[in-house]
Amino acid sequence: MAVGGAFEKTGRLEVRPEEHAALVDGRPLSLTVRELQLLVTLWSNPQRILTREELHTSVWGTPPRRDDRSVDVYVSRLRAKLGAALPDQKLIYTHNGIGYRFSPDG
Amino acid sequence: MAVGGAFEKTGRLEVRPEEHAALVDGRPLSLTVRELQLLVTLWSNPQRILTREELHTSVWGTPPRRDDRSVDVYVSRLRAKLGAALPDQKLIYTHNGIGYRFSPDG
DNA sequence: TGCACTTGTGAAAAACCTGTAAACAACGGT
DNA sequence: ACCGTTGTTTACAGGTTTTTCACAAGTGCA
Repeated sequence: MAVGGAFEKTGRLEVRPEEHAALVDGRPLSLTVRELQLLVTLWSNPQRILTREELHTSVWGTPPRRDDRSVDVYVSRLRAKLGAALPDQKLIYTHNGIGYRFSPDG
Repeated sequence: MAVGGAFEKTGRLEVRPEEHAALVDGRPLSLTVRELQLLVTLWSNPQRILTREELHTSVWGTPPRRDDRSVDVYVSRLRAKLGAALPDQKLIYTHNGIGYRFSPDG
């Protein structure tokens, strides 16, 4: 496969759940456990809208309590770190009233 | 099965209630929760005339109050978004004095 | 055609939801 | 005990959706 050419636009983010790691261009992001769990959950379900319930259950192990905002707070932190490493890529999309979706493309 | 030919005219709209999504040609429409609920209700009952009462009850959970126009307002918004994505297809038909009907074909 | 009634739709107001900083708590290491 | 780090909760600004309203446009019938 061609490598030299213009510039790679994909594959910049690698997620390795077994290694508890997420890399951008080969350099590890420093994510906390929760941030990584959240990223892994989203990344494992690309293009799919995940509800807050699903996300909370996957990351915290239990469904969220009423008015729990932790998913939002962690999405915000994750976006900040991903955004710092990949300034020009939008990866996590909000679906108002439902939850979030991870999409490497649009 | 033939694939190349002229152009597909059907199957352009997909509705996936479990995934909180509606797609046209594979691309997600950005519908609000109410808009999606309304579309799902109509789409689940193709060719059938649904009264405002039925639609309101299905989407809002309660029958409409006297002079409630919310069903009409949301039908209008839904038509606008569907029309933008599928300019040449009429999907939602009005039945004066009764309600609306969803028909992928005529 | 004229009238009464119904529907379509833009826009304002109200309600609701999300983004994010900051306060606070818990914990491990020194 | 103090410090740095992570996790949890709260508060508030800003954004989006829902609701409501008003009027234009359409429909059907005498």
